[in-house]
Amino acid sequence: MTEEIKVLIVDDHQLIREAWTAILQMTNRIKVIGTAETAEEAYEVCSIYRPEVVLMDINLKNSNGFDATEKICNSLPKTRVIGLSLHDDVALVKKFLSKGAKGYLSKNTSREELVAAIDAVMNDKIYLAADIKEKFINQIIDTDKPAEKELTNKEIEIVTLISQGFTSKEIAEKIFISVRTVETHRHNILKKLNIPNAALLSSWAKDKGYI
Amino acid sequence: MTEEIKVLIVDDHQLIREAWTAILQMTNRIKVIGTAETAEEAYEVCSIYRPEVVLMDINLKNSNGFDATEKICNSLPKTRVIGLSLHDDVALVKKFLSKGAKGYLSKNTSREELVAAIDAVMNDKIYLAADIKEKFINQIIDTDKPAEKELTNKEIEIVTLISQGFTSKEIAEKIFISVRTVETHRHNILKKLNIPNAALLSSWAKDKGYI
DNA sequence: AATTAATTACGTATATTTACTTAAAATTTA
DNA sequence: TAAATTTTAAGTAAATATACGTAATTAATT
Repeated sequence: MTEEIKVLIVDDHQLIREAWTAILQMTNRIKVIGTAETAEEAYEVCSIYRPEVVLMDINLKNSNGFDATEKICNSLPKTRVIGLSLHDDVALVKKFLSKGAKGYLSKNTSREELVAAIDAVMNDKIYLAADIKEKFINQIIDTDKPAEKELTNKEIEIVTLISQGFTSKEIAEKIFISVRTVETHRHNILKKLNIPNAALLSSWAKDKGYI
Repeated sequence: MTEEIKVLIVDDHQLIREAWTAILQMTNRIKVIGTAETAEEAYEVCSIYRPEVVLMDINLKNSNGFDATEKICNSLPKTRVIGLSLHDDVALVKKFLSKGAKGYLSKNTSREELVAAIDAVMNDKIYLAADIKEKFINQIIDTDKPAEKELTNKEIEIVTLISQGFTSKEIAEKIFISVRTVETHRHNILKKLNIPNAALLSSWAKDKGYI
């Protein structure tokens, strides 16, 4: 009989935290040692209780799962973080993995798959949900469509402000740069993502968890 | 000892369905008789198994929780539907209740509150989550700010298309009305909601579950 | 039958966004 | 240090969105 696997659950919704705890506790080998709702809290709990696996949602209060993942993986490399989100998007997954995550699950996965993912990362394997894997492969096959380009930090900052309804002029005043610069960023962002206008950009940013 | 309360869970994410089932099964008085992921499936299960309580998420595949709630409440008035969503927004709650729902919970509620809500609606009471109740009261007190106006069906249709990145011209062609009419709707929508532009409108629509 | 609300549409004017190019300064990476 | 990337900014044009006012037609409600 092996030791229990210590798991930390990070999500900003109480009901979700309780629910995931409940389904993980159904497996005896797994012990949920705690939950966290912010990035800071997640890091603190990790440094004290050293969970072996962290289930990390993308949307956190005042923060996001990427930054939390990065900090935990850098400081505590033994910790395996599994990203979890409603959005089964290839770019999101890549970002999670680039921050040091060892797995990714969409909320379309089953309890069995959740447990399988935890077992896999415990054996130092990378685990991706079946539907995500398929999307990855499709993107590789689709050589016509180039891989989605990453936005720079400034671009993300501007996307966030656009989605909040600020005009280019307002953004310029807000972050102390020229309106022309904001316009340039706007244009580059739309071109990079192949998105026609700010309205769709806004939806896109919501999906990606940028805001 | 009373009968078990029969509950149906409606959500489009498998992990969420399993998780909620798990936390409800912890209470012996409650029996999860099934789950559904679409509006049609929810209605079918209701008409066959007649659950006493339905937990209904707002976002469903190809549909939404409002329409599902309306259909169930109209056809099977004994069924108590409890709305559940990530967005703790007063307008959303009102819409759910107007469709016949008997309760509303945000995902910030605890397991205890979930059970309390089920017990309440079983006693023919309306149950609103504590944080929602507070928002309701605040809105009543805030007589300065007029209550948020409801959008008409056409307006909602157009908001959805705007959020999908279509221009007024494209929308006009798509739904066979004049560009000027689309522009009028656009203007009325922004005025009604006191929103400055399409980018923020798009974020707003996402939050409200219109898309 | 009468009233109200929703949908349709145009006029006129201004503001903002989008498209595309060029390019210097600052920063990061190799 | 050199090379590449990011951030900064401007020019010029065309397309789209926003602000208001007005108003006829249709649908829903009393």
